[in-house]
Amino acid sequence: MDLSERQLQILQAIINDYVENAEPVGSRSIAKKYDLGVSPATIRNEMSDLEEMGYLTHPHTSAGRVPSDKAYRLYVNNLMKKKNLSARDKRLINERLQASRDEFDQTIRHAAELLSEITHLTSFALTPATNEETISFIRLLPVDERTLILMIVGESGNVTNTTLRLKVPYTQEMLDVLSKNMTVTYKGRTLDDVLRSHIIEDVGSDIEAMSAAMDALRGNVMPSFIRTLEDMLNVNLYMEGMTNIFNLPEYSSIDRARDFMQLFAQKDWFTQKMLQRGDGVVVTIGDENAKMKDCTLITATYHVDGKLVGKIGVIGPTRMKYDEVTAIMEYLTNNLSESFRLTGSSDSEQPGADDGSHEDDK
Amino acid sequence: MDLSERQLQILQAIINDYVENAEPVGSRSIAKKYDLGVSPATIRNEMSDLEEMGYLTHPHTSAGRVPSDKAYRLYVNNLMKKKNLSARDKRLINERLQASRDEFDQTIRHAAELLSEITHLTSFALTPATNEETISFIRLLPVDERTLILMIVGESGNVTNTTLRLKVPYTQEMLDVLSKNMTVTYKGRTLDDVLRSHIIEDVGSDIEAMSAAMDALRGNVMPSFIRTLEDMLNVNLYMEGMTNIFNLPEYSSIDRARDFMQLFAQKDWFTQKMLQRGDGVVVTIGDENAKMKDCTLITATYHVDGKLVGKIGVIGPTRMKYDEVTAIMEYLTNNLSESFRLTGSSDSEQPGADDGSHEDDK
DNA sequence: TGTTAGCACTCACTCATTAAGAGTGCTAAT
DNA sequence: ATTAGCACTCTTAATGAGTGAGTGCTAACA
Repeated sequence: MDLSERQLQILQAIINDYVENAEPVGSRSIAKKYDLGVSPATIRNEMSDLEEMGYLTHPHTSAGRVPSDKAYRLYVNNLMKKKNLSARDKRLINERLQASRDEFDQTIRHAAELLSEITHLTSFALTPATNEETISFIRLLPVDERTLILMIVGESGNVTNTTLRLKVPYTQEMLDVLSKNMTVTYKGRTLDDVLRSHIIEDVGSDIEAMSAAMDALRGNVMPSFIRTLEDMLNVNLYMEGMTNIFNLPEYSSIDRARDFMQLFAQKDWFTQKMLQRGDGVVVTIGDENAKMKDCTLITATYHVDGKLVGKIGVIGPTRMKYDEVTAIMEYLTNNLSESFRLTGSSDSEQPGADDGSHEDDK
Repeated sequence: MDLSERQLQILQAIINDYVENAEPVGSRSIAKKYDLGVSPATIRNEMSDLEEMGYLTHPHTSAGRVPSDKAYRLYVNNLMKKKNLSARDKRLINERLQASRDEFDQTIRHAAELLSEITHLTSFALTPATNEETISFIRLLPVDERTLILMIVGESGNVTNTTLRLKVPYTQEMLDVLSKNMTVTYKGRTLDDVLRSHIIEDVGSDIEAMSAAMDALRGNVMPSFIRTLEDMLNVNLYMEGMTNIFNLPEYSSIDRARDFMQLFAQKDWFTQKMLQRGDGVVVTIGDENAKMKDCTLITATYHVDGKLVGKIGVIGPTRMKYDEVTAIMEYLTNNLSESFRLTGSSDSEQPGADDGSHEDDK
């Protein structure tokens, strides 16, 4: 049961209006603002049909219509036109993202900040999942007689370290041997793989001719090694612009605001949810989000070295400017991926720097 | 103009009652609940005097009295009795804090989490300020032909690193020389000191006989070195239990809640404010906090290796259980400091493990 | 002189009533 | 098929009475 051209126009108009004003929209105001060449009465009839089909709802009998999740879904899939970023937003992204390109977590956090600033919504960013990261080398560095630093370096420049205090003394030579030994054993394997295999069999026992002292050192180091690997797998979540939602009428009731805020108190749960989402720009609307029933979630992925994948996203009410937000996120993630192509390089060309070609500043 | 014994009793009673119920307290209910041996009329007279002296306020003529900031101040300074932690809270702290003692930031964050859980308020924790941290050694590690890792290690086991990509190739030997050279130059100096001196004079130019290649390498590394030092100085702020305030009647209006939340959106500002506060348990009430006029802020300090100083704190309405919260924070920070005496050791005795001696579980 | 009982008065809060306004849904005319 | 007209519904804001908690004052009391 397809929608007629006119019905689509009306639906589009209602969505536009509602996204703008956050108030149920009536037939008369549609007729006035959008020049559809029909009277309010006709529009009323169409609206009634649209409601029957589930695209609109009625807060109460004598109120205007409000788009349903289904309507937004239709809009996003079929009606929405690709929007060009305003020159201002492009400039903002280009400038602000460039500034902090060498510190990884910093950059991600900045990106989230920027995103919430531009969209006026709550945003978040996840550092890349490193399951697939492979180990490059392992190093043990002396600090004092009993303290040393364990350092694990991944192929993509990821570095994690722990300071550990031993119960047994060690020599520089012992550290060198163990470092080399561990590097030989684990080099080229993914973190996931190493962790899994370590649980099953006590890897590394293939090393022959180990002195008692070395054995003791090894016994001291291995638990830390495992813990550090686990630490390396951890993904960081940054949230920005939470208070933005206080400006939106849908969160003017304290209960709604509380519910919203509490979603993010469970950072771990939220992180898991986000990691499960698909690649590219993904939009889930209202009911499509198990919890968060009256939110829309838009996520997008960025790449590091074309391999590791991180996520960035915004959360807001289902009433949002889908065209703008998706456009921003696409641009932003492209930009991020480009920045992370060569970690730490600082003189590559800025991607998508086609400023001034199209312009539609608000 | 001192307060009479009876006035103090009445003030104390009003504070107790108000802290409990968050509602203006009237003369009659005081007379009934607290056995002061005087009639409501007498209490009314005293209350009137207390109001004149600025210890109480009137929301409106026909309402009960509410303690003023001045009253809370008096209470904290003179009236409040040291409270013993409930056995339950002690156990909670001992157990939960022990679990994650080797990862620094983790532990701090856990402590904040715990604090907000026990107090039902919003809490935060700052990692230690490292201005006074001294450099132990600097290491440069090769990753591939053009990529290397710069690692700075502080005396207290603090480690920070960056991955940097060079424009010039290098050899292992060059790295060794430069590492050693930098270590010799900076070892034993504080981060602050190094950063300051580096701005004034280009340190390290005293090194003679440097080849052109070494010079280039050095030129590539130094900016990262400075940036990494700055990074090392950065203090991390963790906030927990923000949504707890939604359960408090003082934040039942959306505006109050918004204002509260927005305080923490400016993380940098907040961090600065907190760093400026004194050592030990510090309580600032209402107006004493420039912004945050109707909050009370309680902070306490913990130590790392008896030297570096970090902060932990709670924020809530001026109406709070000062005795309990300060007791908890004292216990918690002692515990933390003890945990951090030997970073990374995992078999020291648990401090303050005198469970069961006093008990007043709620 | 300090304490207390009594009482008038104030003010917030609740609840019901009313009126206004926006918008629908139906019907009949075009 | 479209539209004008109109009754009907429901929300929202404003008004006002009634209620109750609590004060402040005064006069009596020990």
